[in-house]
Amino acid sequence: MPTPKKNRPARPATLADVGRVAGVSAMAASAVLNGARTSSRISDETRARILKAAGELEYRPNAAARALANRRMDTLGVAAVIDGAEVNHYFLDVFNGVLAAAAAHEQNTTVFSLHNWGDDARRLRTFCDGRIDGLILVAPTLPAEEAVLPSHTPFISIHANARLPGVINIETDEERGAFEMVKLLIAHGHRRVMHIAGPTGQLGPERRVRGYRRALAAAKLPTPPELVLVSKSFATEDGFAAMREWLRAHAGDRLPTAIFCANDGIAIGAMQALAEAGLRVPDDVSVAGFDDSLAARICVPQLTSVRQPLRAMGSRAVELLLARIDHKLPASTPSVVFPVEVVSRVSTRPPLGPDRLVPGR
Amino acid sequence: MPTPKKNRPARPATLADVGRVAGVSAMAASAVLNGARTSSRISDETRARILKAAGELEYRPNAAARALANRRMDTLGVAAVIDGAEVNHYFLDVFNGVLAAAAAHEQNTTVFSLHNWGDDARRLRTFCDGRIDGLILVAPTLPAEEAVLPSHTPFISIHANARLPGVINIETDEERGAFEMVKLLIAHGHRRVMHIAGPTGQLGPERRVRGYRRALAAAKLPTPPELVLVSKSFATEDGFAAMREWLRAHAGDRLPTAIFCANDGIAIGAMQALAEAGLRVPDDVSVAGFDDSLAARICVPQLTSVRQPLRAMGSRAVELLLARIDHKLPASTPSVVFPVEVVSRVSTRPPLGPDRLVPGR
DNA sequence: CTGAAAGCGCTTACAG
DNA sequence: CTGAAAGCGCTTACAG
Repeated sequence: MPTPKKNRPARPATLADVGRVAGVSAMAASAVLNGARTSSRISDETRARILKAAGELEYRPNAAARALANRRMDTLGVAAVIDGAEVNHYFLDVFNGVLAAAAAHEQNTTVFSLHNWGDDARRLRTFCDGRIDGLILVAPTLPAEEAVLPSHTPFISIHANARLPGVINIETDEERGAFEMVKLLIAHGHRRVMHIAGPTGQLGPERRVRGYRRALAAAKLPTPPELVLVSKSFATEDGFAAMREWLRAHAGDRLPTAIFCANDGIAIGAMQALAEAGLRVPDDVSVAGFDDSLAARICVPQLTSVRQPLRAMGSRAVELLLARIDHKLPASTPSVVFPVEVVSRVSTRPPLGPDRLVPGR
Repeated sequence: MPTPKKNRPARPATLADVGRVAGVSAMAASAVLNGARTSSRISDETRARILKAAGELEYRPNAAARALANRRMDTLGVAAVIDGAEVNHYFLDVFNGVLAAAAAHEQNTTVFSLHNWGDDARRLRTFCDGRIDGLILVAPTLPAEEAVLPSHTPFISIHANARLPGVINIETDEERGAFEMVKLLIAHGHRRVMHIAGPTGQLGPERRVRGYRRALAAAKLPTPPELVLVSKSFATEDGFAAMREWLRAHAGDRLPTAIFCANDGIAIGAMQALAEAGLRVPDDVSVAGFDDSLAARICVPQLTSVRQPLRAMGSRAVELLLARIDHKLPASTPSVVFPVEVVSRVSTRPPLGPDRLVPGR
């Protein structure tokens, strides 16, 4: 009796199976089905037989066996904090760039999610145990004693908050972004410009403060100390808290006419605190953010912000990491700096009339 | 001359290396270092020697070799559209749940990013080639002819937009969420409630419309056809476009007092269109969304929405997928339905005074 | 143009 | 309690 389906094995077909059905060796099947390079060695007739057999047997390469033989997982890791509210947009943009480039190079991407860099730095090491060929660190804030990373794994960082020895960092010209933003506000006619800075001790926030100060100095404007606040984190809640507290403490004082915030999250928090105090953006105060995250476009009013090419940075990280894995990169390759760009939206405008006062209670 | 560092090999240490240094077999080293189960067979003294040798040699298991021997990659795949603006928040919540559960089970998570389900369905199949043990489909909208998925890979779907044979679907009671939301608006005193529906032909949007209609019917309120709009997609732009067009077409007509939108993105778009027309939320119109995404909390005013336990759903997907991989799940396991919950914020309030009219030009 | 052999580094029975 | 052998499915020299 004919049993056409019966010879389909319970386990997935291997190259040996394909070879057997096609009447050739497993090696020939390998050349045709998996090895692009050597496949030219096989005659067209044989190749056709092999392809046919593979189709019938539903052959699929075994990724593990291939990885073992090639000493290469074809898998890149991405380590990031992705459960914090404010990192989300940032991460997704970067991640989309990583995924696109990884797919273009036929690499898998596996994600290692940290709760925070301080506590999870050690866990990170266990991730470098051979399941990935290299690792991209997204906005790492590694404690100094963990900065020396496992030498057997190639790393690339994006927006690292401290230097990591031997790791190429992909960053942006944040100081310039802040400078251009504040310069624009000044060009609009603003003279009292507040800055709500990000958490202290990190490279990014510090660069943004520097750009802010430099722009004021360039316009020969003073920087009153009471106009520089610090938010505890990049989260909306903390921006809200910083702004609200300042408004309480300065009831009756002159309001700034513009507020430049260290990121969009803080800016949105500040807008919420201003709304609570009965102040309107941009009529009473202009507000600007940084990152041009999705949040900047969905908040009402839409937020003027500083765009960073996050997606392109994610893709570049993949390119550099692959080059490093293949030892095509000199050990001392310098950092890569991407440009930034001010994006104007409705949350900023030239000041209206005379300076306003902070509403009292 | 003493050369303590010299015997460190260029290639990573293997179990055989560890065994050699410790004076035992590779198998004993395997039992101690990798196999939790069988490790009890080794004496404490030997175990200590092996551990010491592994430390000195910086032994790390080779993931590929282990996967090959175990016939198991210990890797789960996640397939989703993640470059569309509006899926981002939704995806990240689900993904965080997936990552947490995967980490708890010591599984890696690799992401397969689709541009859209229609075009990439075939590419999806190549992803099921042995590099993953199973795949989670996030909000799939597979064309009917692709609904039959490769039989060698176990699947779980979340919020599937059409039935997939043999795939357990994790979903929420969307109809009830819509019903409860509209019921709440009615309880606030709203009588003219608009609905901006999501894209047609998908399960989710249809369920939300049904809940809306059922709530109106339950309150014996009519559903004027002109109060049900359809947004082309879940994106903010399309919500904006739908609302704006309606406002233009209905200048001078009575405004609804509340608008229930099929998701937060559409709701935010609607709020932007209302703002453009000089209408204020919630004083002139209440607006409610669905999903309770991060966007709902960062938009101004913060959005009343329907929360779905996305994170928990992501975790559950991992649990079910692992059970299916281990053949611990009967083939005909039914869908899993999670509850939803209305979250009230400032974008909704009881109507103020008499009905307003749509501003003319 | 094609094949037989060895090896990637691990684990799982099977012996002792 | 411990070890020698075989095998997971692929690829890479090396022969013919």
